[in-house]
Amino acid sequence: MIVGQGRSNGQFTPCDLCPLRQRRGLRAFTADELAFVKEFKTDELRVDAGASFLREGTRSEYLYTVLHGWAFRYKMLDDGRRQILNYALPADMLGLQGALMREMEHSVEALTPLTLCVFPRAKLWDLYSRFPSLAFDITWLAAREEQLIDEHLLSIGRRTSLERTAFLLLHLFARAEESGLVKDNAIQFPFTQQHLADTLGMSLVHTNKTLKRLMLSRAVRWKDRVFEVVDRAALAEIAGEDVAPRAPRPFI
Amino acid sequence: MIVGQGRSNGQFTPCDLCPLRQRRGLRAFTADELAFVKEFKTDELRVDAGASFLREGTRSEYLYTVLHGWAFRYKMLDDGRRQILNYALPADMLGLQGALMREMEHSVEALTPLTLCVFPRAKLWDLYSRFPSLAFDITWLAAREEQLIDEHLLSIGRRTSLERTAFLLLHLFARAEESGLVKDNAIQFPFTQQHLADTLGMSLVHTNKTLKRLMLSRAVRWKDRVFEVVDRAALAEIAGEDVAPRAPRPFI
DNA sequence: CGGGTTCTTGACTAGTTTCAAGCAAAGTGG
DNA sequence: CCACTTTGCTTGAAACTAGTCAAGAACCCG
Repeated sequence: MIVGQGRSNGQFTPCDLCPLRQRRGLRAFTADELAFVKEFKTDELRVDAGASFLREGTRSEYLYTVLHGWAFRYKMLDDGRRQILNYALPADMLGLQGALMREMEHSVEALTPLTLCVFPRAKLWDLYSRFPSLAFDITWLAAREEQLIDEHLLSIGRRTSLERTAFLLLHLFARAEESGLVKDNAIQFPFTQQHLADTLGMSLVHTNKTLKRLMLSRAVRWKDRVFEVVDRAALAEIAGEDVAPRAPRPFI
Repeated sequence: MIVGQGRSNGQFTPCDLCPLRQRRGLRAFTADELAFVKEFKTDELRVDAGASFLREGTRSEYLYTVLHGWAFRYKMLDDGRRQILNYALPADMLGLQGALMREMEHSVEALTPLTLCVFPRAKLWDLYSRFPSLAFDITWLAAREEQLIDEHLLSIGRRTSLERTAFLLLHLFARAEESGLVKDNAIQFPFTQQHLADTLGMSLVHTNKTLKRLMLSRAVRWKDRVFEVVDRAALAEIAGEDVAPRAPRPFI
């Protein structure tokens, strides 16, 4: 099966051996739920970094859960201006909007090589009628996505460029931490400064200068794609607030 | 029953006589669904303009649907900077996040005198297990809310102040139109310029000047609280794109 | 070892906020 | 019924923030 720019994975990770299940902070499935999800997942997809596998204006036949890698949701204006809306990490769901509404109103691009679990939208109704608990989880995930964008909107609308930059880095770091990607307060960051600029709603040059200013504070280091939080309290101070740890979350 | 700053309504509109049901563009209920929703709605609430009936940091025991009036969702920073996230009109649902997650991460304020249908979160599980179709609708509403914020984020992050202002006015006008509040391309607009500024992520002064510039184009008029779209094509031209008409939507 | 992408920097320009002040309309209370 | 207060709107000037342009350095990949 070929979907978008991705290709079906040689491997297929069975849901009962799902590596994400090991993670703390994820709600456990009952045996029935697990059996259903195993059948709900019809494929596994690999997408190259840089490829958009969901596109604004199209309707997707599939829902995805990130199994491995980073992706980002974005929208573009006609003249090429791009706004990155949010990032997706392992256990995050993508494409729900496209499954529910007429068509996608944003696109999604792989930031790193991506592995996705593929669920056909045709079976979504089955899920809702047979597993209200899973339906609840999906709604939960949609509500959480909304929360993240709300926070982002507050940042872009009302925080200064320095606060905003500090907050974004802290936010991304905290989410990476949840995903177990952080070791010794450091992490391999897949972003270019252009990604950050398009997320922060600032120009590339100004992002670069703001980042430099932030580095001067010695709260963080970012060199050669490795990002390190040296002094989290100081970073939170600059951002204006820390990112609260999250309660356990569902995933499908 | 007293909730927040509101008070229980003397009247209680029964769901089978719901005035919103008359509106085109809303999905019809089956008899079973209607019977359930009638029982799901336990109260009707009136809130004064200016009162926040849902607050960041609290957990709400209720879900609401707007029956009459305007409200807005917002977040604030410690020092008082405010970002308005989105507006709610009749048939929009509020408080879902608070019902699903630990606590609200935004507040909601009545922009005009508001009438709300009140649903206890305790019965939400009932809805999910007995009426998958309604569960689906709730997820749909959550996904649509996300879409609106995505668009808003694109605006604030990447549109110029003039485009952004034009787009917001067009967006609000289009939604008011869907709600049947527009007559002769004109409508009673409940916003102050401060509301618009806090929505657009701009200062009050700059909002005022941008608005003035927009009026100069003669595409819109806004005087004494009455907003009128004189030349929609011209307004859409300034905004960069028109707001597409929406497909029929569910509501509860 | 090229050639492309990403990062960095300075100089200049445009956009936005802040400050300050005045005005108009609406609401309040003696 | 009329001062008086409050709220919202408007405007100009000055200060600051952010964007654009341009060019060179650093890095990465085949």
